[in-house]
Amino acid sequence: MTQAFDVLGSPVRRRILELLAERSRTSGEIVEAIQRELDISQPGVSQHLSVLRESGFATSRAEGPRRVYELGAVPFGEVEAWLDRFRGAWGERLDALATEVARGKRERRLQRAKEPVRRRA
Amino acid sequence: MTQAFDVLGSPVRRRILELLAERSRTSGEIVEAIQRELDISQPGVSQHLSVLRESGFATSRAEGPRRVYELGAVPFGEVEAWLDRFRGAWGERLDALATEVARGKRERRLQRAKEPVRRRA
DNA sequence: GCTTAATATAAGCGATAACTTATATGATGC
DNA sequence: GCATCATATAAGTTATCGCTTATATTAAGC
Repeated sequence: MTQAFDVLGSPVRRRILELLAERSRTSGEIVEAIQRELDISQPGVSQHLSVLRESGFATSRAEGPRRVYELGAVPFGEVEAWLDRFRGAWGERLDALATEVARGKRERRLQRAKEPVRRRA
Repeated sequence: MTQAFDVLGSPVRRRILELLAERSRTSGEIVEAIQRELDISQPGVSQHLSVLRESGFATSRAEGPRRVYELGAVPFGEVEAWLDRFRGAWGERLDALATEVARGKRERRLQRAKEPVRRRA
């Protein structure tokens, strides 16, 4: 569990996860995007991918000479589990407006399902 | 938001947040606990508290000569919001067993309230 | 089997974060 | 106002992390 947050501590890795949340991608596609956005070399990106693989945030399979990456669920579950104790704490002693904002957004997203293009944050 | 994950990247800070999730504590109480568990000096702990304050994960008020710390909700909400996009991704392309474990646990906790002792996994 | 393409690993280096010790600040009690 | 307790800040050092360049690995196509 400790691991999971260490992995999410890097903005580059978070960005890669965002890309993978949209769809699976090859190493090359990820390298291209990260290089464009954050100007990091191919080996630099590859090292981050390695961290994501080893921590379970991403899995990879060979497809010809390329490697296709996709999201792994387990560590996200661990993060959720850790956050659980704070959800309790909010209810007890905070009005937790920020939480409700976040949860409201989640609920809403489930309800729409098909909407026009999503802008990046 | 980037900030929030940087803050959670430290195991010491995560431990402090766990302590604060149980109840509000004075700086001294936190120092004592962290010193015992992780062998870190008073200034070391104080610096972590400073990070938690500045990021909004904790707030502090003076109470006589001591400072009482308690949890702040906002950054947790930001973390939730970021995680939202991955909840969607799980539904789309993963069976997400780990997620369901985590969510199931949360739901179940709300429903039981009084049950025999639960064994740890 | 050699070349090329796609990706990963190795080695080294610089920045940053997380400690330490020493000291300042600020409230309390006499 | 001075001593004391509780906490924070300052300054300096070390370890870790995230990058870079260089090179190894693996698959495909000819």
